[in-house]
Amino acid sequence: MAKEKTFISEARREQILKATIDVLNDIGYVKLSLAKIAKHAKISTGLISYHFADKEELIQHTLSYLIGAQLEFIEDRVKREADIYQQLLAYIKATLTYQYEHVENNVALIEIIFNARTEDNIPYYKLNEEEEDPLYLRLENILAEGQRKKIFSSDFQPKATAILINGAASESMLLQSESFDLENYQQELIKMVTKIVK
Amino acid sequence: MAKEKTFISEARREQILKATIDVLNDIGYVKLSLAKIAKHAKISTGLISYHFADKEELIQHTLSYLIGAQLEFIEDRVKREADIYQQLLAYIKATLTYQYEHVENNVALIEIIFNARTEDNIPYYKLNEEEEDPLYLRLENILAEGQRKKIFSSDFQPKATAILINGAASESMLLQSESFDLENYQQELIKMVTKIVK
DNA sequence: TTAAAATTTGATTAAACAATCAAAAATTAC
DNA sequence: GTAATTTTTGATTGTTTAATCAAATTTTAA
Repeated sequence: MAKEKTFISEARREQILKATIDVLNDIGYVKLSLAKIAKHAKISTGLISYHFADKEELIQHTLSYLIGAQLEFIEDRVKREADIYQQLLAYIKATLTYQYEHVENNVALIEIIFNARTEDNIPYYKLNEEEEDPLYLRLENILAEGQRKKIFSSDFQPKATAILINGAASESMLLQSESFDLENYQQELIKMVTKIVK
Repeated sequence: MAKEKTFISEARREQILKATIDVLNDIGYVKLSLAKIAKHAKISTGLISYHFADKEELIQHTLSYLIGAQLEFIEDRVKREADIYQQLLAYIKATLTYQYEHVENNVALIEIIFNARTEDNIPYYKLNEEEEDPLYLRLENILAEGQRKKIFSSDFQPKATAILINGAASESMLLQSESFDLENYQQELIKMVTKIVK
């Protein structure tokens, strides 16, 4: 059923998608409208409707793009490491670094996750993805493998620790200000996680 | 400048506020409207405008109420404990328990924090309250006092640890499903935090 | 009991919205 | 070069929105 898309169509779709991310950063999901996106992209409103079935589909594609970009960034850095403990550190560092280096992507991601809803009217933040979320699974696997190889202590549950690490990372993204020292927090977080897993 | 409010006025305002929380749970902030709140409360739309200057003020009051209720719940349970380590455990347990026992309040809180914006168009989730947020301060003080009294190790930063604990607690609230075992997570979280602070 | 004040209604207003569509413009294919 | 196809515009449609307001109702006070 996958429609063939022309080169122009793909380029336009990406342009609209990027404009959506920008507008989400500027005014947030609540005030987001096709008219505002069109104005930002300097195109007509009808053109968005031509390339995306509806607003829902546009948001859906933007969400997929944002999740994919974050996953790729983190996965790239984790797989460079052979040692399992280094993989854990790479995961933590990459998560924090991505949030810091791609603030616009992160803000857009938050705006969509906490606002957009599925067809059944369930908000994405309530959607219990923990079982499927590739990022969660990746972290859980690192922790479990570390235990299997006796590199990590057996005195923690990979799932609970994965929740803690991801929570501690997400929380810090909400605290970005001048007074917040990311470098220091990263060191401290690694110290704390090491106490848990070693 | 504090206007005297009559008994009727106070009761009506509370009714509207509670209806707002219900409607936020049902349809979320994005689709929230005065008409929907009025319908849910079985009153006319004009009555909401009579008791609240505008939608902004209604949301603002609902937010204050929700923050206050959570703070009171947690503070009540923490201050029952004399021992500082028990206070830390009480803080963690109370945070998780509140999220579980008052799901509607929590959902409404999330909906507002991640959607409503200040007059300067800054979303509340970006508002760096960490320095003022009474809950953050309470936790930080428990951790710092434990260090001062040599009950806790001196090998952690109260601020970083407070972020981790609050993050780990918030994250779990997003994962409430049948498969999520709150009791088990609470035990594990306490075990992990104990490794960090002891 | 009655008049003033407070409360409530529901219709109305003007603005913003997503989506549609006919017509124009640009691109592609032959 | 021209016809068919794809892309783009901008006006239009029918909703929904927050807020206002005159009129009706209820409560308060004396």
